[in-house]
Amino acid sequence: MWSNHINYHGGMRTHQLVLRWIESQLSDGELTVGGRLPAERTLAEQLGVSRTSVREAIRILEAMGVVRAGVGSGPEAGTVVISDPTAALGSALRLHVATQHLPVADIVETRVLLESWAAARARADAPELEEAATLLDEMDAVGRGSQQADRFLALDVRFHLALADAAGNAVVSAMMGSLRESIQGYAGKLTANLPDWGATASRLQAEHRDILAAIKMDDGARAARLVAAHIEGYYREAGVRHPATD
Amino acid sequence: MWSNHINYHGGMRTHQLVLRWIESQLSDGELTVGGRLPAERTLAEQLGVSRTSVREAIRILEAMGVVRAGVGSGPEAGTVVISDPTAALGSALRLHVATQHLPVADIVETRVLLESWAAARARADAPELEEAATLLDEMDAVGRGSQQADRFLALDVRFHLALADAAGNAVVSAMMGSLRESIQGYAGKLTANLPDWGATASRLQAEHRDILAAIKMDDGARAARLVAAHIEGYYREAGVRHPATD
DNA sequence: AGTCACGCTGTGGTCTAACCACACTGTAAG
DNA sequence: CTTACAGTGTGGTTAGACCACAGCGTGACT
Repeated sequence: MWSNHINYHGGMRTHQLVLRWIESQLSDGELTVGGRLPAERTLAEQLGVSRTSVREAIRILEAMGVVRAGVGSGPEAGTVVISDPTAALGSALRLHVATQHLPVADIVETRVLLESWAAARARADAPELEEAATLLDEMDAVGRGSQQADRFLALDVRFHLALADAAGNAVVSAMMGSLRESIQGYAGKLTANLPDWGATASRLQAEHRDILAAIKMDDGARAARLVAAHIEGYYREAGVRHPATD
Repeated sequence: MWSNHINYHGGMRTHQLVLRWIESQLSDGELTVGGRLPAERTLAEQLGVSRTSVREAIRILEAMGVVRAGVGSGPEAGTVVISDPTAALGSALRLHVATQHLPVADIVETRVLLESWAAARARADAPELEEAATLLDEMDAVGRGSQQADRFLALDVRFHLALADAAGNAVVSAMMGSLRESIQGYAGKLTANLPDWGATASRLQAEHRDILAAIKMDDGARAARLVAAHIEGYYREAGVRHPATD
């Protein structure tokens, strides 16, 4: 006797069937960024599965940064295809850091690796560098009190991401962003270890300007060196602990 | 009047509440790799949410490579905590490649970057190098017919992963694996473009041995150069399109 | 006493049907 | 012409039911 269910997916779970269908629609270009998935109830009927299974698939895609679900009606509503690889990689890394199977030190090391490469690779005339310069000015405008550290760090993230974008590799940019996101809470807490946040912030700013200048002068090797020293210096000063010592 | 629901999550969707709870359990060490989550029904009751919401959260964690769900009873059953960052990053990258917002050329470039670094960083006495050597012997044993290309490539993946592991950075290893996984189907199809698979395979093997020898002689710089040439050479021969030409 | 069969139990997997909040849309009242 | 409001379609959530699966215990039979 076969399965008493009408639908048999060959051992594949139902939501995976939905996932595969959506992924094929993406590959075939039937679904593109900005496009909208059929409504959950419609899709369920089309594929002959329950709405529950459709929803599980959509949840996964949402976690992967591939779709965004919005209630109501209008342009913001429905399940629309986006492309936010950073979100996906970021939460994945964060979760695995939580399981303590991805040491923070390894993340920092990888960040240095990717970011040095990006600095060396960035084109001197990349438009992202203008944005980076603007961000530096904004960071100067932020107060130097430890209360403003979070605000400074938020701008700092955007500055470093702008540099990564200037290298023109979407994968490296996404990975950079995700690394940064995965240890964001960690980095925030580190400021408490600093003896004088104001002094550190000023030093970081000076280094930022050196890095930007090196890139604009097309001295990629120097930019890479400076970036590596910049990142490693910060974590050393703030005292990264290896998780094994907890 | 507030919400007529008893439970109010502050705008947070219910499954995110569950996710946050599980993540905090992981961070606090209450849940560790190998441990098991409470049964779905139990967890639902404990957190005061429906089983559906619990399941949506678990689906996400499963997609992230943080848990594995198994039916039945016994040691293989239940939802157990694992740690497979590669799976998460891999499917995320694959999906975004499907949306055509992550050019394959960028993935290859990133792979070269990470893999050169790993080759330069690998310790000459790393135990993973022994496994790598064994894999090379197995690859020699594989026939050179184009039918065996998939088998050869499967071993090739493991060889490159072994090299990455020898560098001792879990994040880089995971990213490497995920990059390779995300374009696995792509790489397989590329073999059809090659004029003579047997000749290419033999050349790849020669390069593999050169790389391994360089690492064992602690000549990291040379190993990095060889790895970069090895990867770029293969994709050039098989004909990857540069994204800028699209 | 030993062995085998079978039902019990607890697990995740799936489905149905209902209700909610939300945001736009059209229409009717002013 | 403007405004108020019911209608409609979206995702969000829940309760309850049933399924297949795998191990475990108990009973019957040898």
